[in-house]
Amino acid sequence: MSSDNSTGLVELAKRRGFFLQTAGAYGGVSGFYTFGPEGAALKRNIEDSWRDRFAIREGNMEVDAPTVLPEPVFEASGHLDGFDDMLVECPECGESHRADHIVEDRTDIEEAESIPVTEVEELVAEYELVCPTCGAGLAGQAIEDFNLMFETNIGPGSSASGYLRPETAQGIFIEFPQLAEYARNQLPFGVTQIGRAYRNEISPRKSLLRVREFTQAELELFIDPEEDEPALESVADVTAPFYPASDQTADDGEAREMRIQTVVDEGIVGKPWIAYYLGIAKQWYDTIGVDMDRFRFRQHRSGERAHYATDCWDAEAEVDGDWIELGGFAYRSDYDLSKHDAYSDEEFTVFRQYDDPVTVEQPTVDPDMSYLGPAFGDDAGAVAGAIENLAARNPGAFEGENVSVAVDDDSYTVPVEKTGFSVEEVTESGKHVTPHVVEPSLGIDRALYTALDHCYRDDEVDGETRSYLALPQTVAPTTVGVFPLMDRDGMGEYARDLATELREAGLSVTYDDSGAIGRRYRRQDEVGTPFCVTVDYATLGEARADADEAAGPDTVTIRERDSTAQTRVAVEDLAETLTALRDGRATFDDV
RNA sequence: GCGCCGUUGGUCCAGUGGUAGGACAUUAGCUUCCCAAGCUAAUAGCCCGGGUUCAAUUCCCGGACGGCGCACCA
Repeated sequence: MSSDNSTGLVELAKRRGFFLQTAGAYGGVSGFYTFGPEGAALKRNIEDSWRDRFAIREGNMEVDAPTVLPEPVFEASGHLDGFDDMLVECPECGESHRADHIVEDRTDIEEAESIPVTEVEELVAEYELVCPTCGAGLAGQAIEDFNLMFETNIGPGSSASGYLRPETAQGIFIEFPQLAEYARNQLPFGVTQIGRAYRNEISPRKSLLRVREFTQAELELFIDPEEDEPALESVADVTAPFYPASDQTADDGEAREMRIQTVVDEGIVGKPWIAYYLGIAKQWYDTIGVDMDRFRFRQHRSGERAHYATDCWDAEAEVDGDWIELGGFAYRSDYDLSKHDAYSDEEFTVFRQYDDPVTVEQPTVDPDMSYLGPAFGDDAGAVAGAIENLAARNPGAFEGENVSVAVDDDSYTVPVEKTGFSVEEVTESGKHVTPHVVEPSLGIDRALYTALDHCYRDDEVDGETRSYLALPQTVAPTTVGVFPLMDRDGMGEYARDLATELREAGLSVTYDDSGAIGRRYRRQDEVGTPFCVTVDYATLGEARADADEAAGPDTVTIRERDSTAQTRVAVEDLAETLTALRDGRATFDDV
């Protein structure tokens, strides 16, 4: 049924230059696609549209980080462990299973994911674990360690390992200290990036929807969780279908159309910042051609959330009868910045000044090491540390003559006068804050594919079927087709000059003088060109018996793609008219 | 990765143990004054490797790629 549509779309994509499988001349390679001329233009327009909405209009800044990053970055981010799958294949039935999951299910061991492969193999043998599908013993089966990241070496030799980034986000997080400086250490601020990311998928499928190299558009918004609130008013009345986790487990659960303000007020979306960007994203997907009747926001159920996310919503679209993920909206809290703060040499915080400095009493100690050393020998350093901790934790303990601290299993008693304990008044002008991260992360390729799928139409014109792409004029690869009615009597020259003129006015124009006019219209319909301009005899000022009354010299027809309706405009107004149509400042009916 | 099925001009298909045919598209010409018309001609193909055979696009084995199912999707 709907797979016919996807077959037709893939065929159209290849035939008309939207996208094709990479390296077909060499047998092809799974999971990689090359965008052809139409596809590259469409993709660029979608990216520009995203940039305009999520970066420029929101006042966020855009960066461009490398696709290769050194190994320590991914140790900190958790991708080296978390992105690792341990696959074990059953010798009897051939099914593959996650070995770490089997271990977790059948033993008391948790987080088997972080156990080295060789040890997991030993555990499988030790507990005599069996295949969940057929019950055959798995002992002795090799466990394949599969990391979804592409590994590479940086520089000669293999001294420095690097990985192709599995998401663009880390490229932003690791530069946070400098980016915060650019933002003058003022929260909130947002950093966007559009770029390629790579995942060595086990099984790429479904054309552009699951690939090994793809383009992400991400925004990392850094906020003070205690202070910053989104300007919800601007999207409060936007409505979208919401599909909360609780409804997904119900038998008759389905998405419900609700206002952004409502989902915030009722706590359906827990974080107002997430709700704010859901509202913006909904509007944006609409403008690039995603059908809002086949669109929803679905909340992740607790089991499917990523390692960093505390609340996560996906934008989903229905394509070929399946709901696919278009993007994720995650509240990442301070997970990423805290990790990089801990793993790197830099501080990943901003200093927030109080309106009025506060004075606090702060207990301090200055242990007398000339006493502790002789008294406790090798343990003296640990004892000093314990005293310091105690002072911070429980200053009251220093009120007597002696304090006792525990180091390992031993207890040590120290005279208070040797600890250098005192309570000082300290004036704090502010505090270091680790910002929380709000992350709208969108897949450009999936958005593009969905827009194509949702805009692919068939209808009938004068008894002939035609197929066309009802792409919004802002993202269509080409805005205007310019044709001479026939390439004779000077119409070709006039039309070519007109095409040049329109290009100079900043429009994306294609010129075509081959074959019959109807064929040329259909060609442009198929690649989604919203407007076609035709130069005819009336344009040249030649009176014709059947000329329509509006026709005059230096006028041309403009034909609209979806309705195939035509109207006549003066050539001198043409560039402005078309620009207005493209930018949505005018509709075809206004012309 | 596993299982089933498949792979023939740019696209969609037919077909054969003796290297292939159609439709659409493309190009050139004729025709045509607004929606894939017609006529003429041209361009262009058996996924890759090995085996069997006098001969393989066809049969067998392996691979690549694709579709579906399973698994996976941080």
